[in-house]
Amino acid sequence: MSEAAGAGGRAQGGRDAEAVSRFVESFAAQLVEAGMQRMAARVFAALLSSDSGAMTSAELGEQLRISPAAVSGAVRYLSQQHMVAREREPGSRRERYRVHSDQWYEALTNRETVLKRWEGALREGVASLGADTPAGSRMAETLAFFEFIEGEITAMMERWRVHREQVFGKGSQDQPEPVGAPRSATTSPG
Amino acid sequence: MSEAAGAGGRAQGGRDAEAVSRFVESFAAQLVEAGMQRMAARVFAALLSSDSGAMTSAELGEQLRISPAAVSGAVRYLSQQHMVAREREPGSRRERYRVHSDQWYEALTNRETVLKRWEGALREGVASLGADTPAGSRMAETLAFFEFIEGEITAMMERWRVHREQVFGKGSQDQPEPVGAPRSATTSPG
DNA sequence: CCTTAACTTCACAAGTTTCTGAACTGAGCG
DNA sequence: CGCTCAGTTCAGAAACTTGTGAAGTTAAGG
Repeated sequence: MSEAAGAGGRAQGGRDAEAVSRFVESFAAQLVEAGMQRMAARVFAALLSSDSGAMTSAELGEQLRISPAAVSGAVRYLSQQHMVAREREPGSRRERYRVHSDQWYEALTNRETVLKRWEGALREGVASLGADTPAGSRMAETLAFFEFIEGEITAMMERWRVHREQVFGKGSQDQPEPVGAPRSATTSPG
Repeated sequence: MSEAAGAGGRAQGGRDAEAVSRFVESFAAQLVEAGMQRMAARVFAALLSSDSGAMTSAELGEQLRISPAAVSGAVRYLSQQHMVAREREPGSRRERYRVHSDQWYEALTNRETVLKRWEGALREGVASLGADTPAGSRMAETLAFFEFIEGEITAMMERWRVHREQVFGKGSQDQPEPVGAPRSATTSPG
């Protein structure tokens, strides 16, 4: 095991398939625990651990050993959540799913949608129980908390962008993968 | 609806049971959507909407129409998450479950635990794929993002405490319910 | 010391979610 | 103009989660 934790993996594409799989499954498991659908979590983790940051449906299905239907469902969920973008390669029927590094940070913190709904429910609660009641005032405070958080998140993301640029020194570009370069061992066109 | 949105409920305890129930169910529904267990969400919402901020197992079971077993499970979950505190009234076998206003804000943002686990998984990923690979560097950036967020959350909660004190003008005390006052219509001791 | 009552735990049943196979739709290519 | 292949949708089977009933455990009170 002197290679790189690889007991034989390292396809010619340059990566240890076994190590990738280990990461994918363990990271996906954490995401699942946090409430994400299992297949969506696995697909997302796979994309995150791919060198180019993008994979086709077929590649995903093959790597994760799941049916095209499962890929389809997972991808639909992820793009609804704005965690992946779909691209169509011109001149090919295949579609690629990509993690836009930037985009998905935002998506992750855009649990704002969730916050908004909580706020709505709380507002109703305050209104119907009366702001003068102890329970009403507690809920009003909770509501204020969420409103506060919401504003904070926006500012926080702004600070992150600055911080990232300082540390990683990059703007909003992804890995600009050289088009046409063999990316995977299974590049078998036709 | 000149009272307080009360269309007839208002038990002698002072609250409109119907309005409370409406809030409990709708707020719980939002929490469930965000990933919380159904019963835990309902119990938490019930506590949040109670005037004293505390209820016994029996009260919870009665209001929510669920079995003692369900209450037990929900309460176990909530106290593991530090979202409620358990108190034992001296001289009674009954236990009370309370939302410490302060405490549960912290708990909610202490998804830090979750963050920590994500970070762990990412660190392994970076290590096994190699920080020099494109995928490794993407994961390293993601890791940095989480670490950044973690620090931010701490600071944010600090600002919230200040903000709350300014707006609501209170420290860390809860509703200091007068002990012995009739809290509910169903105060039937014995 | 024994009784009683509150809470917990366990096994089972019900309900829900979820993944697969198969048929369908639509776009590129001959 | 039609063929072919990539992706989607739908229905059903399987697996998992979750709430209930009943027995068990601990602690208050006579």
